[in-house]
Amino acid sequence: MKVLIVEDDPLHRSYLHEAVNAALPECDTVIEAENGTVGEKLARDHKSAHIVMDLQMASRNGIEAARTIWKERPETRILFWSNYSDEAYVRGVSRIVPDGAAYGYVLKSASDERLKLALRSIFIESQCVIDREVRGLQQKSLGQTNGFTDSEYEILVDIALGLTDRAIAKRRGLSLRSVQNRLQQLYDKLDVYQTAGDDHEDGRFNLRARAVTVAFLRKLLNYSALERAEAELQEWLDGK
Amino acid sequence: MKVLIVEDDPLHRSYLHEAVNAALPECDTVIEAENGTVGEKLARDHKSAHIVMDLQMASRNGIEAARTIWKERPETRILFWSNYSDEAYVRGVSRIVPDGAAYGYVLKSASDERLKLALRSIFIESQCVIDREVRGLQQKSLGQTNGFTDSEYEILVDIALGLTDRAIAKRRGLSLRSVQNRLQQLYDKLDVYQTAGDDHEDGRFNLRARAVTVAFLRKLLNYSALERAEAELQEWLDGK
DNA sequence: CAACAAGCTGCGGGTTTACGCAAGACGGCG
DNA sequence: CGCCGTCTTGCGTAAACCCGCAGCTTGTTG
Repeated sequence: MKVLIVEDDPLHRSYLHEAVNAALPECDTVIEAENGTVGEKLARDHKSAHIVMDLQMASRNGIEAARTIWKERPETRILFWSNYSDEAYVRGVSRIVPDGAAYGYVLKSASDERLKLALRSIFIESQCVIDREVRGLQQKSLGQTNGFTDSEYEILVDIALGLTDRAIAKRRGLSLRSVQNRLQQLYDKLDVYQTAGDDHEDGRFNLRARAVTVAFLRKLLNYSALERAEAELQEWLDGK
Repeated sequence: MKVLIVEDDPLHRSYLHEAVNAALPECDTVIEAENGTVGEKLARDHKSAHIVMDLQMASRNGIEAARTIWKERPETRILFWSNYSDEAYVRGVSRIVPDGAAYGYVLKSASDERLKLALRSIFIESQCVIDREVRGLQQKSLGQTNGFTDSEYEILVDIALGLTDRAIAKRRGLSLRSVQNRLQQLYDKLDVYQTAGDDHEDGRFNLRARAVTVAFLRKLLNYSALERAEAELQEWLDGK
């Protein structure tokens, strides 16, 4: 059995290496990659079926890498090991995991025990292991209660990218008015409004910009999500 | 000699601990804090004059902590040890360092040697040590060439927060038109424009939102900067 | 099948933005 | 002092945005 580790930070990498050795005596080879690009390549070359992957990496982040890896070999088992449980990451991951694939999401703050357990569960037992904290987000986001639907999230990303209503309409195949409707829903859910309640104009917000900021502060968006969205946008722009 | 380490990640923390021991034999006590809040407290209690500090921490980030520490004891020597060299961090740090204080900024990707050297230079020789990569940013940002002036940066933050032109005018004591002027400067420098060059409307951007995104992608802004700005805004709003 | 909720769309109008034009205000310099 | 560049401000306009009102198309349910 071989395990591939994809992780930026040398300290974390060697920690993972040890953890894998300790948790999986049946593992005879451990390979290391220090960023997503190398990770993809090694996964391909070695046909790795067991991967531990960091999410936040400089060169090519974990979500991107995982997507292409899963595209080529959907039965690959991947354990995401991340510092954060931003909703943006969670959403990003659950959008790319293939049906029935075994995967895991464990926070770096988890104990050694927890990590080892997750390693065994996923790689040996083919079970999904999702950190409790992450799980909470996932359900809130999928169950519509208080969560954001895909269309709401989509339009959030679009205004975050700085598109006009018209451009969004064209991109998503909607009318102008529909775009604005969705925006309204979004503002509503994010609880942004003009603060115009007072007698004279006071601390007014530009709803569009404010929505993006609030989403950021709530970790609904983060750098990595923006980066991906921007790449998709460019792709779309090129394809006219 | 005492050294205080303020760092989120247990692995990095113990690595730092060792590095300090190795680099500074004259150091007899090493104290550790796992977030900014605790860091501030320990700095106060121990009157620490030598601190190594991570920037990105969950509870209270390094910049906030450093600011209050320096406010109470400006001669404190602080070495910032960070994963990133985002312009937002660099700008944030250089805005709070007191005149003539010895401080340092070293990236986590630097070699052991470099880190040890920086520790000695700052704590023993009272010299500033700024990572070359960071240095580059700093100069570009302070020297006006291609960099952003304070007023440009300020208005960038304001629209990122989602304020309207009017609100910005009030907050900064300017006329509406002046705010819009500065916005124009900003758009210019960020190189955002309507893409209206074509015959019919195509990939139009909402300049205001686009500017924020571009700034994010260029690391001119990041989560921590937003968080701080938001806190300041709330403060201002409360003070009417 | 009728009834209903949810989403799409057009119309219309009040606000906010983006930005050209031009008239002061201020500081440095020969 | 007079010239000049930078910054501020007002006026005015076209476009974009926010959003209420109302007619339509759907999928769902009793």
